[in-house]
Amino acid sequence: MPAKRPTIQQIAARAGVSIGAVSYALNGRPGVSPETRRRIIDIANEIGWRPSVAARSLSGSRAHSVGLALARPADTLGVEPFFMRFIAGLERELSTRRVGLLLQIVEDHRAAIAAMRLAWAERRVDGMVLTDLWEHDIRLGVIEELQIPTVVAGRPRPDTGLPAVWTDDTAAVNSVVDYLYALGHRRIARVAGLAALDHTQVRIAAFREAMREHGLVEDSVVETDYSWEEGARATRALLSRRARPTAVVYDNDLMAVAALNVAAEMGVAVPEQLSIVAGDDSQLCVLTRPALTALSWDIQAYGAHTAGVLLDLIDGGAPESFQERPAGLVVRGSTAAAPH
Amino acid sequence: MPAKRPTIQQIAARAGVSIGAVSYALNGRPGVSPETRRRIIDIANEIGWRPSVAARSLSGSRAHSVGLALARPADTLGVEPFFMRFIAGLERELSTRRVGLLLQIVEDHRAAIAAMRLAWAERRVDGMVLTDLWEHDIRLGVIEELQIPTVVAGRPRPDTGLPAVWTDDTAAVNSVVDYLYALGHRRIARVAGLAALDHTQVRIAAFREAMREHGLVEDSVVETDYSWEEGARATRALLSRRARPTAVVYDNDLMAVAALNVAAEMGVAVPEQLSIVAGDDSQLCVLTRPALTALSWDIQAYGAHTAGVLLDLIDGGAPESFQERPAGLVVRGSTAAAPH
DNA sequence: CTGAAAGCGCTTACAG
DNA sequence: CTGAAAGCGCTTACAG
Repeated sequence: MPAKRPTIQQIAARAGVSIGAVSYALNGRPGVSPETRRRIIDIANEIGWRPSVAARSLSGSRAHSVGLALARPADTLGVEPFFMRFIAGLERELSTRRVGLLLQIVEDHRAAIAAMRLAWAERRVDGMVLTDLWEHDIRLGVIEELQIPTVVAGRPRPDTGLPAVWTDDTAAVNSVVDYLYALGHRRIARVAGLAALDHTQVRIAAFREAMREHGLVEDSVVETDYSWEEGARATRALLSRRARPTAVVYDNDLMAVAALNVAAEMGVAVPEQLSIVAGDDSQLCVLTRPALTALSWDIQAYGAHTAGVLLDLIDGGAPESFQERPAGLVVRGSTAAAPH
Repeated sequence: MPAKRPTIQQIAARAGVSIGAVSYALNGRPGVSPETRRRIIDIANEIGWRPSVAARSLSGSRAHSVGLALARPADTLGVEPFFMRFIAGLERELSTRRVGLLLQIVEDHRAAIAAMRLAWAERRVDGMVLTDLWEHDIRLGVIEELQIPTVVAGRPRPDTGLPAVWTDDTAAVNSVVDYLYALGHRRIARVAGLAALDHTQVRIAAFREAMREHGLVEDSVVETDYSWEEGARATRALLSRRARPTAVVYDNDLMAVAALNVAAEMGVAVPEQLSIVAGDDSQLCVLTRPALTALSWDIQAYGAHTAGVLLDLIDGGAPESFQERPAGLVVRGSTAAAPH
């Protein structure tokens, strides 16, 4: 039995004005004298009034919420520290602007589309955050069809006209390759994430290009699904080669941790015989021995900026993308000079 | 510019009936003939109509959403796999019942209270999920004051009258101690979570009792904040004792992983000289060498049941708690017979 | 500067 | 079985 919550009716009655006046006063719009406004605001505060989102939504045609549909198996999400940090960042910005976050966790893109369609049809959300874009992403068609204000968390997609918040993966990849090269590494491998993802391809391309620039062979890119298991498998394959790599760069933290174990299991010393670089610099990186050298960037800020861009778009602004500072290398114990 | 979304007005017009009739037909209530109902439903499906939550909320005084305010620093949340699995479970049940999840990530209980108050005052939610209850928990006062339908994810609190979804920690703790005892361990320590939490105290009490029953000294309980750092510190202290424990039981996975590193750093072999048991059996447990023996339980089901209990409560049912199956021990490489 | 009124999209007694 | 109408709590032109 919900307690009775105060309404503008009550405020109007107590202030001796119409509800229209109350609405104007509370929304800081012209049409009421300073004194009346003051009095109305005081009453509202006194009785603890807050506008009903339902009523505001109905009259203002804004839901005052945005949606995030995460399409990954829940068990994987659990150990992948990226998402909680990203969500916390989103939340930080949304809550300061009084917008709610509707979180949906689904299995795949088909389910994500169903969830988006429903949330939109029910007018639960004013816009959407899209993460982990695929090169050929079926969600984009629905966004376009329904004209849902949407921000891409990831590289801009000129084909869509959607604003994006992203970081310069190419610069980050370059800095890693440069560093490893400087340490004397010549056989450098890359264990990449999901091949279908936009940024996976960008990073792979950047890696190949960086290798070429250093005059190195770049035949050692393995694609995975980001899971611990595939990270381990890829590492095992790489370390089984006749001319095995002396350094491997991973696309997330989880796989880098897996790599550490595989190296131990195969008797390959880290960092003496093998250098390992992790992807996201979560707490996972300091929880291993040796601790993992990683590409570090501010994922919470990434989330906050993503929310900001989306809210600006919803508020009618022109789509404006935002570029984060590139990730920087944090060197720990898992990288060292190449063995000779 | 949101696309125009269909309303019952349009359906009524096309069906040649009143909007009242449409509402009755669509909600499966009596008052319309089978044929009319059929026709109305067909039209609704055809034009892809979905009820506006705002309109339903306003007339029905239901928000069709529930809230979860997580009060932990975001960085810790990130590496703690528990929450994503729990949230995924919540979501699974909520979405089948057409209820949204409003997620709020806050720093502490004060902020959680502010977030709850606001969400409730704005009528964004019909109820709340409360996790990580403290023995003396200031959130309970607000729940009581505002009469917010609430489910406790954790042990029931008879002092509140709130329904709870929980698992028998005592049984789980007993099974661990019994097992370690059977392996010959006599000095067993416990690295517990936050002292302020309800279940921390319950587990500590259960641990002490189990030790006493085996005639063992139980002077080795250390309280922490669940973080990697405090887990490492506690382990270091325990392993520095003259008569150091041969087995340590941790209240989550993160600290158990930290323990593994501390053991390595101090030259204590796991499991030969030290057995380690982790708390939640997340993927973290299989990502270490040796893999961690852990208390395993279905956190997604826990989340789903929690949502179910809350929705039943919101639907006007009497508060009904639900007890999960106790956690079972999954034995991996981090436990072995005690050294002699 | 202020009041009275329509409207957002539903639900739900209340007459017929 | 069905229609007409009030109401949920706001916002916003429109008159005064």
